Amino acid sequence: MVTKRKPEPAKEKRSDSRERLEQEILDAAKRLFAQRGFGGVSLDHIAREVGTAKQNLLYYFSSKEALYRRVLHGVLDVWLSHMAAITENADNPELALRRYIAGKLRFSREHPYDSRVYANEVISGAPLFAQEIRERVLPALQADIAVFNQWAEQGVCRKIDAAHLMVILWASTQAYADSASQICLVLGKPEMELVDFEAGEQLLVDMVLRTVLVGTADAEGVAKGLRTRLA
Amino acid sequence: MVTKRKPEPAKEKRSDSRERLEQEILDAAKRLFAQRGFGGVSLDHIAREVGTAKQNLLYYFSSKEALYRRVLHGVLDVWLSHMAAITENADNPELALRRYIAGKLRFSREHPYDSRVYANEVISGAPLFAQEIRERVLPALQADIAVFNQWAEQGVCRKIDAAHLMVILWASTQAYADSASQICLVLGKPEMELVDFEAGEQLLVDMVLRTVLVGTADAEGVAKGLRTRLA
DNA sequence: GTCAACTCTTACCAGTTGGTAAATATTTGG
DNA sequence: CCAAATATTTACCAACTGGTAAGAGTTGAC
Repeated sequence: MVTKRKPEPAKEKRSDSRERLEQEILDAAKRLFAQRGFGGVSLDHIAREVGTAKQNLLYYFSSKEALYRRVLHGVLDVWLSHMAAITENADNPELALRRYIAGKLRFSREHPYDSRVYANEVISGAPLFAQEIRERVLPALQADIAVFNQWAEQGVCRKIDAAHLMVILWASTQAYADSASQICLVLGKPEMELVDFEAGEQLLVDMVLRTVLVGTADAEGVAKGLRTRLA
Repeated sequence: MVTKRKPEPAKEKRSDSRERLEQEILDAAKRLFAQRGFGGVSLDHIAREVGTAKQNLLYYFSSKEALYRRVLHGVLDVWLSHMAAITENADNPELALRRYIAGKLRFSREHPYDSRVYANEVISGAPLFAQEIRERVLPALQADIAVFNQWAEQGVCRKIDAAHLMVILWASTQAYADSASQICLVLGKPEMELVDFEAGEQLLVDMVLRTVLVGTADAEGVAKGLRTRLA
């Protein structure tokens, strides 16, 4: 009769309904954490969103912090899956950069809540997630930076500060999710549309390629609009 | 004997001590709101930081929301004062952009908490401050965008999408405050230093000038490092 | 069916939340 | 010095916080 407090271990025979509700909780929690941050959301708030009782959340997740960690973990999963473009196309700088920027902007468009949860965590100094960022995000990032330096050595791209380029790339692409409310004000429309993401992508790609690609010929090629070869 | 609930109206004879404590409260509140967002901070928390009681905060500020609004208002004041560079140097695009980027990065370096409070508000959709952003930030921004379009018409700069350029500029410069914790991880140091801001500035200026300035001659000039003429 | 495991609800709990009311202490102007 | 204005503290409050304990309902395998 000792009620098991942690249902997670029984990984092999989870019922579908459990998985479904668990996912519903995670989704609702993600939306709310994205908007108000960890401290600004109560379990009761999340539970009502899902249509159950707060105590039931604590049956699925052992604590508020555990729930938040699961949300963050899922966010990182999705996010990292959009981040491989550079190392995957290490033989073609232009294609790699185009795909990278496109991928990150697609993430911002398709997963705005994920982006905001991550942004909230970073703004507050990543108190709960510095470890995981160090273990999962940093290696991916450093791999990208290594590719840049390799390009520079091979002479196929200019010797730019790859770390700061990544900062600018991240910040710009994330802004299309995190600062959506403000971008809407600037663009004078109630919601962003695909065309706005595309305009941002075009400009950002233009800026990056002009800066990174070596030689005037390439840079001018970019400027004159060889923008049709991207998959 | 009717105790006045709102002490603010008596603007002409506020004692110094009052003003000092009021400012201390605002500063502490700013730091905490920056880190944890509106919902993540309690009045008690702020009060303890200042060394007084929660009830005394409510003597100075009529409610938590009123305090938060005052903080946000102050943030906008400081921020807008760093944003005039483009319209002030409308006759010299390169100088204008250099100064603008330098100014925004200086703001990020000198006022990281202000930046984060603003970022938190924007991420959560600016529920309390959309109005003020519309009235104070937007005009400044649109003035900058107008200057860009004017440059393009005069042929002194390329016809870029000025609104999206501003998004990228904002996002990149703000990141040096808001995402400091992550940038530190990337750079492998516990805190950012002046030299890191300068490296970011150099790259961002490089990218923007390459993209915005018209003609190969100018762009190459930038690339070859005419970076010494900035005040 | 039945029995056990799983899911959900009811009933709590102590501590905290933003906020009010009133008494008290402190400063200030005359 | 005294009274009025200003500043701070003490004493509350109802609502809500994250979390626990235990019972009740539901399900699936045999």
